[in-house]
Amino acid sequence: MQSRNPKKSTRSRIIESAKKLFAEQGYQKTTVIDISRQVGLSEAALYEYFKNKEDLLLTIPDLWVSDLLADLDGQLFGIKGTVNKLRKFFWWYLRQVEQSPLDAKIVYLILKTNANFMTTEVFSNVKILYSHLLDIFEEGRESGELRPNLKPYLARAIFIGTMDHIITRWFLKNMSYSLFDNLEELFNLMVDGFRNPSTIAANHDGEEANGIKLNKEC
Amino acid sequence: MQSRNPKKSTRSRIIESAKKLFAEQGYQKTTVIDISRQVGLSEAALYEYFKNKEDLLLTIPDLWVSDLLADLDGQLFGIKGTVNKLRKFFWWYLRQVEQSPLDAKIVYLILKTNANFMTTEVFSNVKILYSHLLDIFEEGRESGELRPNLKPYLARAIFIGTMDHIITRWFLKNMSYSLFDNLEELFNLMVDGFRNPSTIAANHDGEEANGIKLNKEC
DNA sequence: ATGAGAGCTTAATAGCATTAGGTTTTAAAT
DNA sequence: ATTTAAAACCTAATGCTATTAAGCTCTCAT
Repeated sequence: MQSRNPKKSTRSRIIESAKKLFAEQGYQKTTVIDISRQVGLSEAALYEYFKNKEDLLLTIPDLWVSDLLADLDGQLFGIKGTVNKLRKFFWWYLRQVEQSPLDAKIVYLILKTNANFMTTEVFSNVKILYSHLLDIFEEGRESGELRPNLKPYLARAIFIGTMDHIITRWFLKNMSYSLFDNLEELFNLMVDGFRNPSTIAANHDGEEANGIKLNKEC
Repeated sequence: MQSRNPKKSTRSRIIESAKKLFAEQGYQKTTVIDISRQVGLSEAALYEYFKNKEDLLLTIPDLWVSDLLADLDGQLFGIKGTVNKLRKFFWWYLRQVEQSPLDAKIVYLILKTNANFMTTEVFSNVKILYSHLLDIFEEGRESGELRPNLKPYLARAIFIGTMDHIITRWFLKNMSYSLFDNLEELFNLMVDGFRNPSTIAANHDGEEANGIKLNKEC
């Protein structure tokens, strides 16, 4: 879309510069002078747009997580089957991380350790994001696709824990590989434990499992 | 000045005070003056014992993780069966976290996201800790207790991810419940996906296995 | 033209980590 | 007991950083 202003607003430019610097150097090591110089302003000017440095930090991933949330419903729409929904969620989320690595890095490596994180808008949006998973797990239990005794919040702990772990690891290894390497195998290994043993076929190539199929891998 | 406890070294007292303050208030919000006042020293005195504030921070969990490492071998000694070893690891580690919450909190909420974390002694010890899991998974694959196509590092990602997640969550909820609540169920849900389908009976703590029995042998 | 507000600026202020340079305490050697 | 040197500690800088004060300079609706 074409904006009336050929130039981006000052506020946007501050956010973009801060995002890069925070993601590259970390929050503490990035100074307000660093940011203002990169934007081409005096330090004091930043305080016209943000209450303080932390306010600037928190503003950055706020929009990102809001966008995620807005996108999620549409992504899951029309997908049938709990495992298929879980797969979609997994791939979709990792794709978002790979496409917005700066935002994601700030969320994963800076925000989560911030004492005020739990009082932010970001946090409550993340909670909503995660609550979708609870619904999916519950639905799968009721439909019989997942184990009848599966507790949704336990399955969610495994699901999110695994996702967070591979994302954090990816950042700590400087994003030197693709998040999608071996993802299919990882997903199946994780989700197979959730499946209803009455209907499961130990199926690791992504095909839909219909009926009972005993699989010997010898 | 006042007579101090001659038994504890000044260095130890600095570490103890800093540990409490860092865990309570976070790293950034704890000042060197805070620490030195709590110990009963001037700020400058701290620099006789530590290179700088970050050095002090990194020193704190170093001993803890070293102790963990020293304890682990003995804990796993004599345990037969891969799942039993995994269970022991799980319970042992969470117990250590519950018993040393200050150290663990510093590792989980401050250190792991620190840019320098990967260059620390703590990090290399954590890596050794995690490498034990790789061995356990590999052994389980070879013995046939786990799936023959299980990739140890994928199973480890799920295992550690899940552990880290419930620990982090516990800290963010101010340790207001026991880490061991529902732990048995969580463990089984996670590990069942790793088991070899040829030998598994979906058996959850006393629950009857479901109707379908998978194959015995090839 | 005017005056009010948006968008900046320079220059102060206060807090912090860290260091310089010195004094006191300790303990061993004389 | 005195000397001596290192260890342990102190007060007082230093320099960096976030934040604020106070004011300048355009723009533009009236």
